[in-house]
Amino acid sequence: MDVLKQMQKLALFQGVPAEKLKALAERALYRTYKAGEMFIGETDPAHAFYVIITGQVKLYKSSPEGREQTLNLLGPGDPFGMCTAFAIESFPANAMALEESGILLIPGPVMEAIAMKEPRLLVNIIQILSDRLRESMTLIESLSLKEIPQRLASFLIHALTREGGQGMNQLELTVTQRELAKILGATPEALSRGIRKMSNAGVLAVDGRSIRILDRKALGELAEGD
Amino acid sequence: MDVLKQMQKLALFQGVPAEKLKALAERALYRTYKAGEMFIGETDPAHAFYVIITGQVKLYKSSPEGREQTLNLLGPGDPFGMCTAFAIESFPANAMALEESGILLIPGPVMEAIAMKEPRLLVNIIQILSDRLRESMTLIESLSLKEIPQRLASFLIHALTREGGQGMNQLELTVTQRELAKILGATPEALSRGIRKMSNAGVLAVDGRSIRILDRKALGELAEGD
DNA sequence: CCTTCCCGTTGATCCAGGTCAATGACGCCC
DNA sequence: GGGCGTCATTGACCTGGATCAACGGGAAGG
Repeated sequence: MDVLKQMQKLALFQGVPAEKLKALAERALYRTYKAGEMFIGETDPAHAFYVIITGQVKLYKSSPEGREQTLNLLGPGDPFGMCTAFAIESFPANAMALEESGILLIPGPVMEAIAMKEPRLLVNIIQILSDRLRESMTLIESLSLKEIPQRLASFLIHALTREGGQGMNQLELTVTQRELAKILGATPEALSRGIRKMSNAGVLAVDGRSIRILDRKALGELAEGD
Repeated sequence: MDVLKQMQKLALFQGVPAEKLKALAERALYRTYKAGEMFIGETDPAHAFYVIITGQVKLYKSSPEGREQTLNLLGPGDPFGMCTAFAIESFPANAMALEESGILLIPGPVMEAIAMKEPRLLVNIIQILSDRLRESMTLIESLSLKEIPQRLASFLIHALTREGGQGMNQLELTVTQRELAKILGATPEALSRGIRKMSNAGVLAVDGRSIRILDRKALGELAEGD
């Protein structure tokens, strides 16, 4: 496990000189988490910077009655815990590994000390935070202004464009439909019905985790909430 | 209107040497917007950094049917448009002045050039973004997991602690109930009914824009969603 | 091979809250 | 002072989706 090699590949560290990375790598800790394992509760201090190397992690909030809302689905290369490293005292959500995952832990103060001398790293962080903020706004919009089929449609559009550019019309989910429901802010039942409605309308066809888009235009119109 | 004086007071510019601020101030533009005036649509490029000097601004999303969700309510000293200055192409929301407002505009490239040489400014931005991200997460949690009275309760708790610390049990809204409804992700009717329910329960008393908390403990329990 | 989960699906029921419509109370401008 | 637009409120109604319960199927583990 060559930590340094891994770090060099990440968008987070693009443009950061190798010796700075080395300083970080020396003080970083690599750990693996089993599927279903939680790293941080909402109240833990957790002054560290986490970077996912392998696997999949979700950030989520849960209600006292046990309902859950996924805030973010993170994969290899995605960092989190930026907030706590620089600013906020306690982590604002829960984090759970969805599969066996390898995570790099960089102590907050270490990260901060090095970043202060390396503006490029700070800018990278700003870009990532901006992106997250934009995603959050999209989620808020979905939850507040869209119904479930529309949310699914815009989720799919995003996933498609992120994955395979334009021509793509096939998609393999990285999570179960249950988890997808939590991302969309719905129950599994409601999602299932939404899917059914859309496949009846000839927009898409779902088989387990694989989704085929049959009518991309209709999907786009749904996503815009028309 | 001494722009430089104003800038020195802002959290955004704390710790930034005066000569850098001066360089920014020289290339900044001060403009006023009338109540109800929109600055940026979701699709405009708007590569600028905005800082509110006076007045009140909301960031929001709207649906084709005309429903609106307020993402952020911003007041004097609050910056926005961070995303576009560094990262994202188009602004991810709409912005509208709720009252007559004076805004400082710093062109994106200017801001970027100076920030690159001034890590402290970058760190300030990171802190503000982290904070916004945390607020967004709270809003997502509210929309997805809480009902309206609970949302109102947690909004009030936040507002109270932000305003007057602990002892405070009186609160003057800066916006109409209509606008508050858009912040909470509800209709004015639903909010009105929520308020009524809570005042029947003896938790608070509302008169126009002024709210008096009668049972802080009950309010806290509501906010936690118990 | 049989059991045991968990996942997706479907049906029945219920309710929070959105929508529509009407009313009264202010504040504003002519 | 009298119209007028906006705001808050209330009632009646409707619906999206949550909840509860039941069932089939595939994967994992005995």
